[in-house]
Amino acid sequence: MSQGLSTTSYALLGLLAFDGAPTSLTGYELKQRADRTLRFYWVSPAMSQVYSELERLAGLDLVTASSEQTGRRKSRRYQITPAGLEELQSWLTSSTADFPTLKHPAALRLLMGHLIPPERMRGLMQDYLDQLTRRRAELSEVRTMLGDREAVRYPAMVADWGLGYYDSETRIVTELMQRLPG
Amino acid sequence: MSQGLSTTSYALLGLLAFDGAPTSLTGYELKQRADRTLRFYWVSPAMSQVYSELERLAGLDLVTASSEQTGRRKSRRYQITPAGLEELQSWLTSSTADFPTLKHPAALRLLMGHLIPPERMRGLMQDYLDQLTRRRAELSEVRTMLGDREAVRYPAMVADWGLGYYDSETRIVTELMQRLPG
DNA sequence: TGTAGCATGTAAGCCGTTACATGATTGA
DNA sequence: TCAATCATGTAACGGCTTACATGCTACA
Repeated sequence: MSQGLSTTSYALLGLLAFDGAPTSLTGYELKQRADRTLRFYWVSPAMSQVYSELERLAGLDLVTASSEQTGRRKSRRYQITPAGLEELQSWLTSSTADFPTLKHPAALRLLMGHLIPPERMRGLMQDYLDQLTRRRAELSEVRTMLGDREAVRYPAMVADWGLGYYDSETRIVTELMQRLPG
Repeated sequence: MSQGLSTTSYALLGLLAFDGAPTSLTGYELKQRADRTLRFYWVSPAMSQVYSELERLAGLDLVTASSEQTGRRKSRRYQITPAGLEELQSWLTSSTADFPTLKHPAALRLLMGHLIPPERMRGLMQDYLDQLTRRRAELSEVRTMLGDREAVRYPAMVADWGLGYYDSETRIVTELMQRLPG
């Protein structure tokens, strides 16, 4: 029922709800999971934010926190609660999803193309193509790890979405480069 | 030289540098211009942010502000300075563009597809397709306004980029929907 | 006469980042 | 023994949004 959660909170909650049998994760592990999934479609929250979000969720009883002491080292593990799962499901079904927000520095620069020499603009676009190649390789690795297991059907679909997006960007930018003057 | 500008500051500065002969715009007009261009690739800053950014830029002498008094009504017009143009150009050429940031609520929901019934998930994807259609129509209108005038060659390229992106999203999501169970 | 749009701001607050601080464990 | 990685936080701050306040102008 708690309305005041940010989308990133729900995203982290979702990562905790990933495994069939509820697993408990440390903030550190959760961050790693975010870097393999969320990063491509949402954000990669800073470690500090992961910890503070987890504590907030714990305060709302959407996750339980258990302090462990392995040897002399303390660590906290978090696990989604039934209430947390319910909250997450009701968010998924009740709320309407906003249109995606895109912050595209390369497109922004192209918009101001008239201010710099065309060769320079071509260089910027080439940089973006290179970045795309690297990103695609990273995501492709994730996709390979997922395979075609039924359990990760949805993550695999989202990964394919991302790969399709990167391919489309590559195609579009390549075409645009041919329209640059000079 | 001033390093401390945000990308949004540069974006607004860029909008002020759009016309061949430096025009002066009010905050209100600048916001409208942003809604026709920046919105699709960067952000649509809130009015309050537009005003505060403009004042900051004025403080750095990157724009000049002139107060006008039409009748009993005061309004401020802003114009880019030579220093502002130089700063903008040096940002364009010297800085490396970050990889785009995508916040994609629909993809985030698909990631957690296993938590809700497939019909519900299909509904969410259909909602996104509808949003895409509307957005595409908006951008298409902008693109039509631009035509093929040499003066707006770059904005036209960016608009085509956006249209290509929306088309690619539509294609990808349509295919993904067929992979949903049930 | 009243409502929609034009126009300009201030204040509060959230989200998220960077920088900083601290310490344990693993392995080269 | 030193560096990398694991692990957990706090503090400060920036960017951006929402809510609020104000008043004019055009027009139905």
